[in-house]
This record gives sequence, C-alpha cells and structure tokens, in this order.
Amino acid sequence: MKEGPDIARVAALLGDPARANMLTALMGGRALTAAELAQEAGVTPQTASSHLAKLEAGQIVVPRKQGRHRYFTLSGPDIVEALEVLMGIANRVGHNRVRTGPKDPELRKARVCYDHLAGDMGVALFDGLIKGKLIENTVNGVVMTDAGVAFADKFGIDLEALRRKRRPLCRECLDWSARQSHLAGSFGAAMLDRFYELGWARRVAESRIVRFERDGERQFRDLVNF
Amino acid sequence: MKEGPDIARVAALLGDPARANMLTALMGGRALTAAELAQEAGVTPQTASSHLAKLEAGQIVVPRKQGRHRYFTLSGPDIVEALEVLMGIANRVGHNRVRTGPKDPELRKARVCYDHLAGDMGVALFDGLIKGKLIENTVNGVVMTDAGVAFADKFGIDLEALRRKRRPLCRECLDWSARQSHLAGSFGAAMLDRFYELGWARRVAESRIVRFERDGERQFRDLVNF
DNA sequence: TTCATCCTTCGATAGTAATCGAAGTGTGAT
DNA sequence: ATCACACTTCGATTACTATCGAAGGATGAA
Repeated sequence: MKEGPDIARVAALLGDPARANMLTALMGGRALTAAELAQEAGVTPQTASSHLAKLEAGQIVVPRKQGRHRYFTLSGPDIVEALEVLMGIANRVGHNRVRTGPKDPELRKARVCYDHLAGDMGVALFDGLIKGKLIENTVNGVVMTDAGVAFADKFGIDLEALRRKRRPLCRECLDWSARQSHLAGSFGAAMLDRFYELGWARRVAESRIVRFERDGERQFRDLVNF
Repeated sequence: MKEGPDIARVAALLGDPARANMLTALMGGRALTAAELAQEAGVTPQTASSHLAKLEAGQIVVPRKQGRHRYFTLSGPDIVEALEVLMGIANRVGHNRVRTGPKDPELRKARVCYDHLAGDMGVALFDGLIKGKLIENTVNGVVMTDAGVAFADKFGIDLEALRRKRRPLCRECLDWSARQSHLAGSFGAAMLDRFYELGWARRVAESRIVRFERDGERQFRDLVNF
C-alpha cells in the first residue's frame, strides 16, 4: 500500500517478550547457543527454536554452526542501536519489568553480567582502564594496548591462555542500570575471577550481587584511578 | 525475571502495520487528526481509534483536543529516532513494502500521494515553493506568504474556495522514496489538479504514477526554479 | 555401534489482537 | 432545534501466533 521500509515487520520481531529477552541477552556481544537463549527468555527449547527461526528469517540474528551447537549473534550494530533506543523509550514511559526494590542498591553497585563485572563498579573499571590507556575503544571494538598487556601480566592474568579461546579478549557491554559501558570479553571475565582469587570480592549466593570486601574495594579504587 | 526496561511492550506497539503507518505519518512533526491517521493507515476510524488508544496508553503519542478533533503528535524525539533506526534495519534486510521493480523509476519520479504530488518532483515542487518564498515552513506547519497568495491566483487556483474547506491549505508530507517533504494539503491537491488541467501531466491508469508530458515537465521545471 | 546431547519439526491448544458494523457521545454549524 | 461531523465504545468475528509435548534428525563421545 504505502511505500517505504516495512517498519512493522522489524518491530514486530522485537515486540515479543521472549524474543526481546533473547536479543537483550545478545547485546553483550557474545554469541550464545539456542539453549542459553531459551533459558534467558524463559521458554522451552522448542519455543526458542521457533523464535530464533523467525529472527533468523528476519535477519535480526545470524547463526553460526559449531559442532552440535548453534551460536547466535545480532546481525549488526543497528540492531543494538534499535534496542538501545527502545530501552530508552521504555524507561521514559515507565515500562519496567522489575520494580527498583530495596536490595537494588547493591545490584546497581556491583553484579555479575554472565561472567564479568557490571554495575557502577563495572563501569568504573572500564573507564579506569580507558583512562589509564590500558585498553582503547576503537571503531572495531575494544583493544588492549601494550601497557594493558604489561598490566595484565603484572596483575596475574594469563593473556596467552585467554587468547587461545575463541572468545574476544575485550568487549564492551552496555550497562542498563548505569547506562554506560562496562568491560566484557574473556579479559573482563578474567579480571572478575582475579578479584575473587585476591579475596577482594565474592558472589552472594542465589543472586547476581558481587559484594566487595572493605579492603578489596579500597584496592579496586586504587586500581581504577590510573 | 530480568531487570531493565520492557522493550517488548514498546516494540509491540510499533509492530503493527496500521500503527506503524500512523507513526511514520506523524514523523513529519505535525499533529494529525484521528481521521487523517486512519486514512494513512488504511483502516476504518473505529480501528484507528483502538490503535490510537493503545499508542496513547503506551505514551507513544500524545493527544491534544481541539474542538471536535483530536490531534495526535509523537510523544518525543526518541520515538522518531526509534522509527528511523527501524527503517534503517528494514531497509538493510530488504523488508520493503513495495518491490523496486522495473517501473519503479517512474514511481520515484512522480506519483500521487492520495491527491497530491509525491516523488522527486513532489519534493522539487515543495522546495521550489519554499525557495521562492511562496510558502514558509514554520513550527506550526506550512503557511502561505502573500507572494504565495498572488502566485496561486495567477496560476488559476481559487484559494478562497480552498479555504472554505475544513482541510488545511498547506501541509508537508514525508516522502519515503526521497526521504524529504513534499507539499500536501488542499493547496497541494489543487496544484496537482491544475497540472492535469493544464495538460502538463496525467495519471497512469491502475497505478499511482503521474506521467508528465515533455512540455509539461519543462514548464514545471521553470515553475520550481524561482 | 550405541548412547547422549543439541536442536528442530510437527501437531494441537489457547490466548490475544486486529478488524469492522452498529450504535453512542460530544462538539460545532445552520 | 436540528443536523453534520469527529471520534469512541461495544460486540462479534477472524486470524494469527506463542506455547509446549512428542517425536525426529544431526552431531559428537564412548
């Protein structure tokens, strides 16, 4: 009837709760399997498969076969952009899925996002590494500088082992409580692991909260104030 | 379950063809009535009313009552942003409502948009009238200047008759093939009628194409090169 | 080969939402 | 007062789609 791009078709693909959950899970930038996405969306694998088929047909996600797994990624940065804008709108009009409850402050401060640190402290870490010129935020993604490599070694992270994994070393991940980027990727995960090992922080059981020890938080602050 | 804004709810509101049509019509920035939006969407007033109620409840549009009309506008620039991004995606993945077939060039060049001229020549007309200061694009919409009134008279358009109609005299209409505004409103319709009368152009049967005669196009070019 | 795992397809069900005809409400014009 | 118009509400229909159980590949491991 009318000329122009078919907005509705694309928007409808993002307009189902299960699919929206999958897509936001993919915003971290990491490829996820169908099973992981099913869990994220809270649906059975069959249902997830159906949704993923639709998203694939609509070219919102791109599948990559690896062994008996199928890994999905977003088809492009424009999808991320769309999700971001929609989140902004949802936020503005007050369509939120969970109330900002009493124990929320701790979640906002520090929590795990899959396997890396998110929340205010996650953002602080990312910013600190940028300011200290240990990582650089280029158009092609986040990369480590030579100074960063030296730092990782000194901090007790085996970069060579990380590089052997398929997963990208550094990646930025949008933080919805803080609306800024925090550090993801295998290096981001390794940093959080190291915080645990050093006794700076520990996970709170049955929750995504990461609780820093008093001394650990002090050392963390020193770390990010390059 | 998950924290964060409820993307799906917002996206679902944009994910219906009728609603998407209404919203893209509102991208021009001007307030439109429920009836106009119904026509844009190609649905009956009842259906449009239902959609508008949903959009209003979701705070995507804002109503403003004026007499027996209800004017709707987008609730904020973020909505425009979202629509633009979605259009980009739809374009990238090739979800277009009309095929860019062989006879497409003619459609792009000149076609009717309801009752006025759209396409490249429609945009050229609009721009020409603006440049010639016959119309002005103000925040409250497009208005005619004194020079414009004089021109209309000379061109054989009875402005007084047009003014007696309820319909606004001048209006801009977003052109998706050209991504720019063209002239709508009763004056826009009258201009196209006059082109027919003068033998400058004629409609191609069973199509929205407006085909200009060689001489008619030349005179049209003279007209818009104020 | 046999088994386990990951994922998809099929089929049935249930819930939702778009649509429009008919009727109702409110506003402005004659 | 009467009419016309703009819009909404109600009710019924229709169509779609999300969902999951069950079963069927496909891949890798033992």
